[in-house]
Amino acid sequence: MHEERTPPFSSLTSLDLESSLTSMDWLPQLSMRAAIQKADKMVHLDPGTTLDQEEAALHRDGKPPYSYASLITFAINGSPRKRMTLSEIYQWICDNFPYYREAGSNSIRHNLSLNKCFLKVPRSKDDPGKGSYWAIDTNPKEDALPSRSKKRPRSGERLKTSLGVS
DNA sequence: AACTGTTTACCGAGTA
DNA sequence: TACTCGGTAAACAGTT
Repeated sequence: MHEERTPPFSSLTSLDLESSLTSMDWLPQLSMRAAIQKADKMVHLDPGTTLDQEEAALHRDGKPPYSYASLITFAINGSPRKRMTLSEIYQWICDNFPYYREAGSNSIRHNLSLNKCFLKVPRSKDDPGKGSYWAIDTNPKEDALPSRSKKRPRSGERLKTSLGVS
């Protein structure tokens, strides 16, 4: 059971923002926002990055400017235990970015297993259910090269099969 | 059977 | 222009 449907935004960034809104302290927040937007360009996204409501609201409709890796990171970091199942992640993304409702969880699954920065955390026996938890790798290995270092050579295998050549 | 996880393949946009 | 990167589809095996 999904006993703990985590609230979409348990991140404390907006609280921090409120309490530090004394003078021009909000300026760094803006650059932080820019940093988030640039996160996709970075080699690895800051593992502690969260998404705040304002930011999400800006992209409620239309395609958000985040990669799936960022979205997944936001979701996981927003959860109290810093881990989520696939379906929870998918749910979180759909809740916050309706754009992705149509997309299904295919790309999310793909990203989780492709991206080295996501760690699969097995369930304990007390906590049976479908799928493992996923967490952010806080200690990425240096030799964790991108799995797709080179373009694979093309081959017509799939075409053959889909054409049903006999 | 439905869901989850891994992998391969292909495409388009951006870039060196 | 070749390459990288993110996104998408799908085949397939394992799990519940």
